[in-house]
Amino acid sequence: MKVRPQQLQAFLAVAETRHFTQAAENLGVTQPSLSKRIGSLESELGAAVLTRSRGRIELTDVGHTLLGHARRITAAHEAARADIDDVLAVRAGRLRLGATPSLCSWLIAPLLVRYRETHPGVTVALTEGGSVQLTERLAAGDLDLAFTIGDVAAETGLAVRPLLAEALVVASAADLPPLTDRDHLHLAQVREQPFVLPAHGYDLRHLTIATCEAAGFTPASAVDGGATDAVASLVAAGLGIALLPAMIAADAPGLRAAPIAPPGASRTIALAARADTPLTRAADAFAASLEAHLTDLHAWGRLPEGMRAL
Amino acid sequence: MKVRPQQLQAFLAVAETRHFTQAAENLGVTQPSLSKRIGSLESELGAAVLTRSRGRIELTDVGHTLLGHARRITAAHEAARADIDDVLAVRAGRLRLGATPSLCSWLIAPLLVRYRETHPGVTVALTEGGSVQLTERLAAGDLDLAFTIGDVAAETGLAVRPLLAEALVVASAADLPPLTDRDHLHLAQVREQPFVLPAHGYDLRHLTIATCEAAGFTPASAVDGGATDAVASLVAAGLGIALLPAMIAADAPGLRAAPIAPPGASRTIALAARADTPLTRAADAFAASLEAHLTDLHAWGRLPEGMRAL
DNA sequence: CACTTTGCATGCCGATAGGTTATGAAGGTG
DNA sequence: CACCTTCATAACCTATCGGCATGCAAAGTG
Repeated sequence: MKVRPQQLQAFLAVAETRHFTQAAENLGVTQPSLSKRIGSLESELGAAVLTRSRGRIELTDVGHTLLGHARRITAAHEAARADIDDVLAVRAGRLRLGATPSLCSWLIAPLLVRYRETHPGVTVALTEGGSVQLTERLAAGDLDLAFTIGDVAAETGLAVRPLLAEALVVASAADLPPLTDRDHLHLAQVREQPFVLPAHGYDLRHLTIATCEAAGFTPASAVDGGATDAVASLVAAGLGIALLPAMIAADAPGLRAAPIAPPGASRTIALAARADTPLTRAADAFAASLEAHLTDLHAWGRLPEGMRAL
Repeated sequence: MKVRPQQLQAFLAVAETRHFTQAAENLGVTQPSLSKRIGSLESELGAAVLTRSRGRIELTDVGHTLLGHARRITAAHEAARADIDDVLAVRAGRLRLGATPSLCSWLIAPLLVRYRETHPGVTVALTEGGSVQLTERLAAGDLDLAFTIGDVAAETGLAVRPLLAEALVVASAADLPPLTDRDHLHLAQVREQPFVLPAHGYDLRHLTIATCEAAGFTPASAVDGGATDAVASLVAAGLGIALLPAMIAADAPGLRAAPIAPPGASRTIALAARADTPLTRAADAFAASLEAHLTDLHAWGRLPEGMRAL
């Protein structure tokens, strides 16, 4: 385990040309240098690999044995070089991305389209889950990047970059009378209304409670539990009202959305990564692609209703 | 093409243990040395392969890409080492042997049996042919060793080692009267007899003519041409007499063999190899085995009739 | 047959890589 | 807060490598 690539390279060059001087030229070194390379190779192997009978270079038995191995080894070196260069140029690699279900459709999908155009060699694995689960998997090293909701505790060793503030609206059933006749309402106006609360573990549950408490009351739960789209369905069925992200409320059928009076309420969409580990090239390129995408959206005024860049 | 095996070794050790100090111990070097190996590897690759966030060593994307290649390369190194060691110990290898047909049975066969017992890993390729053809193939590098008949011209760059002198006898048909009633005859006694001469290209033809001329006459040919066993058949049929090696005359049916009076005549069996190229280990071991075999034959008095060690 | 040419090996020197010891910085621990 | 662990860095030494000049042996040449 001391045979250097240059020694194998020298051996292969001589084995091919059967000529020291010529092989040295091909390698761009002087002939004595190449002689020494071969010499050191042979002393390390403990046997001659070439016969230098004047004017006739031949491989010894050991040389023949070495030849195939030397070819394989140098080929493996070159393959390694090529693969690494691909990774460095983000022509290859792996991106393990996490996102909450509510972000996958409108934000993630176009982002991935854009990303794959510029980096087609990267294989992308997308994991959906709640913010807590995502940050755990991030910290465990199962993910490279994750889109999270809310201000993730930075103490877990994560670097969190806020991206967007998405307005929360008060959702109610479309076939019931509006909660207000104004174009927005104060939360205090709905303090007596029964709420449909998302299940434990959903970011939106904590956000709803925290927002209401900031407005001076604790929301009464008509129904407690359910995923985000279940909450939307229950509200549409008239079982209660709920605070929902503007994008979700706009998409769900049978809902009426009432903006909250200034300063309003919002949830924060952020990009998280491990703080102690540098990003992979693929992840770094994705983050760059994301920045560019958001900048484009902002510049062209294409940010969805209720969305604000940070 | 500058990545040294030691660097890959260091990388693999750290990748396995996730621990510099421990990996350094496993490799039997100090920790700073291993750090420098990794450092130089990374600077040559142009990218980090490990993340050293205090107390947590991880592979980077480049590191993951390198890992498989590094394993393959080091495995290839070890395989090369093992193969070469096999060749050096003559546990593996190739032996390309040439011999004249007349030698294959009684000399070559037991030799190969003995050789394969001690060196079962060596693959032996046996080529039969005339001395001229064998020496040509030897000089061309198609053979490692060849058993030849007669004094092969040493000018062709061959090293020839005489092994045995095989007596020539005068062969005649068994159903004809003996050429002499003595237990041996002088060649001059058969100067008027018609000879069966082997074809051009056979060593025996030149040997016959030279031997007769040394006795003062040129043999008259009754039949001119044919392989050695054809000559034996023709002589047995009574078409003429011939000079034949003692071993062949003894084996062929229907022949009467008359020894030649002292100093007699003989052909030389020799072992030839290229002079400018060292023997392969397999060939060297075969030559040693041959010497031992001949020594044994001589010591035990088992040399065939008419055979004399040189 | 002397002379030149060819082709690889060798000796010497400067640069560099690799090793060891000692030391420093950073994070965890009693 | 002193101390330990762990990796990086510095200083130093040696081995090695590459280049230049040269040597030596064999083959070609006049």
